[in-house]
Amino acid sequence: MPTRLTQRITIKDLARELGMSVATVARAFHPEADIAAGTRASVLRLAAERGYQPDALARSMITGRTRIVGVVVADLHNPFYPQALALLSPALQGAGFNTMLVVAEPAGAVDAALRLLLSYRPEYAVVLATSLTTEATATCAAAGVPLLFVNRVPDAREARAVVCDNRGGAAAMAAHLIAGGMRRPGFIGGQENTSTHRERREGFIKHCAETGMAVREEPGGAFTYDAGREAARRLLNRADRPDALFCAGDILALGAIDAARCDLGLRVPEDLAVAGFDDIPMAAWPAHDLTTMRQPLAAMVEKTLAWVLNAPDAAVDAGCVLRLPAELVARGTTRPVPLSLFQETCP
Amino acid sequence: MPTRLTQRITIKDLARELGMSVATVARAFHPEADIAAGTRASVLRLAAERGYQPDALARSMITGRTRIVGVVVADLHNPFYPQALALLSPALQGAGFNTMLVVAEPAGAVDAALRLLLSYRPEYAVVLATSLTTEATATCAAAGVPLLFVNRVPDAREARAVVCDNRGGAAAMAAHLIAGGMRRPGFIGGQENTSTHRERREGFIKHCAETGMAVREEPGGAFTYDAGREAARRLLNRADRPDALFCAGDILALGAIDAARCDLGLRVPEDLAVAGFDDIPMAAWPAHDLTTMRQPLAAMVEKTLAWVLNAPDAAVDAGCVLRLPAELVARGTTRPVPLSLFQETCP
DNA sequence: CTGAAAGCGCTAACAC
DNA sequence: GTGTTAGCGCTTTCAG
Repeated sequence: MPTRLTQRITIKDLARELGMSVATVARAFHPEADIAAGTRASVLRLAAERGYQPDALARSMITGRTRIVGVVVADLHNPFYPQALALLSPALQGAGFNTMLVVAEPAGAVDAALRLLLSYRPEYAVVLATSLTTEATATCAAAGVPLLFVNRVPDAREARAVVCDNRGGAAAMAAHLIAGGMRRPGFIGGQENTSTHRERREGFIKHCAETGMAVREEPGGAFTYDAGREAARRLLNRADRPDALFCAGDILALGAIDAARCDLGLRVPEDLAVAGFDDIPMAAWPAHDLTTMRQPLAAMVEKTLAWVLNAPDAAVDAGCVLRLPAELVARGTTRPVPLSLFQETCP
Repeated sequence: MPTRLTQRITIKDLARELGMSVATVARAFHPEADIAAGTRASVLRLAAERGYQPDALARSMITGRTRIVGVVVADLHNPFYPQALALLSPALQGAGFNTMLVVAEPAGAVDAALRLLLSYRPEYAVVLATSLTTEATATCAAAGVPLLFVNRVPDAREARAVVCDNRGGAAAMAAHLIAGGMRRPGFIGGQENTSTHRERREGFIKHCAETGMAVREEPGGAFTYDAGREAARRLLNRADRPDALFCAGDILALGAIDAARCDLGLRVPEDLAVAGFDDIPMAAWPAHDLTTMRQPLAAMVEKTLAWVLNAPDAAVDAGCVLRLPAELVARGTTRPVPLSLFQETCP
């Protein structure tokens, strides 16, 4: 059995067989190169026949363009991220870029994995995650790899990000809940060192405060179903139980609903309204039918791709955070009108 | 602003600054190389200081080892796959391999994406999907890249695969449903050109037949929530409605349950028992509390990693399909005992 | 339009 | 132990 790379057919083989120079053969693979149509045709024909394809590694070494985009994703267990990846990766592929994936797990291994990734000289790095150590950010910077955060506002001033309007979205949700008769707002948080957590929390609390309502808070600590369920259990057992709950993410909200219904025997939305953020697919399933703020995922991916495609000098105008609006999706876990009217209308 | 790769610090820079040859500097990065401890130390110190890291591309060209594993995943919308990826990718990272991801979407672009991937000379390719065109398989073979299928039995004889015992699992589920009083079994299928669909279907139907029961079938056509829901709607509206339903995947089963409950007003499991396959996280949520066959995901990933780590000559003993047993997880959508007893026991 | 030559950053014999 | 010499497979001047 031959060793792996050695045995592949190379440009030299083609050149020898065709009686041409390697340079000529190489030109056949570059649409803009000066080469006779007939020459190109015969090269391509033989290449197809032999299954030859230029070696991306060798090419990258010279051109300096690897056509690799590093994608760092933190939490594939939160359905939001697979959904994002399912859009982003094909989009990159369509543009001729390969996705080199780093799953930020276990936490301690992220930096090693990132270094490994960077040794392949990705042209860009996309962090698809609510959090990432600032150390990792520095690692990319040191390697000279432009970095884009998606769904996260970085701490560092120089970084770029595509996010949705978390504060505005949370405020809109507060308004929606208030319109539905909310008197005692509750909030369940996610992982606390994340911009999504902070901004959604602030937006919600601020809007409630402006309406004269204090928010009962309960930390979830992570964006997981279990965290939401446990936090809700704690929060709903308090004496001053909220009558409406905003959760920092859908996955938390789904857990919270189940806590309310299954663990505490509450009715949703009659006894407790619940709202989330993201609009993951499960939110739309009738079992939960969760009211949520939809993240503009398609637009976010589009912007990310645009950044990759024409950002030869993105570093120049760095420090820009692009905010896209979120969209309220009112479903069955919140009351469109105050409870008194609601109970008459929807028995 | 400098162009990307050109400006990086290279081994030459270090050599010049240290007054050594490049060979010596290079040796410092190879633990097994003959080099004085002091020399190595000063090289590594300067490297750390300058942020130097050997270029993986250049290294790969010579060694023939790219340390890249190509991972092709078909359907990130089915939560089973993110779950698998969340285990596999960190495992590869831990072993010093990078994951190059191809999302098989849109279908027409898969082959181009795969070619792009192969041009980076991955040492191995893992197909994490129920289906992939045989053309893609051939493409890998032509490129001399060893291929492993996970959760799919390939058509080609030469290929290797790690799967779970779909037939046995489906049969076990049939037995479980029969023990719960099933008289009129129903089956909802997934994407039909997949081994998971075929094997689960066969295992179920065969076991039912052996007990003298014919199975009411309804094609889903895909492994999605909507497909399950729609297929269930069709199936449950038939005159001869099943009293128990086995679905080729959890994601189908969740849709089927919602069809039964929300669209047709049936009780699960009293009027209709439902079972799935995979044990995705949502299956355990109380809203559905789905009985299912758990895929041995951790073991499957472990086997995959083992294949990558010591398969220098995997091609030699190819054609091997490794089957791991699935585990029955009995939850609330099936009856542990016949309905008559069940209704007494669990009012 | 085509060929010759140089070299990307690194490793791998082989000398010393 | 360390330096020298060849390349890996390809692109890219620069001649012709």
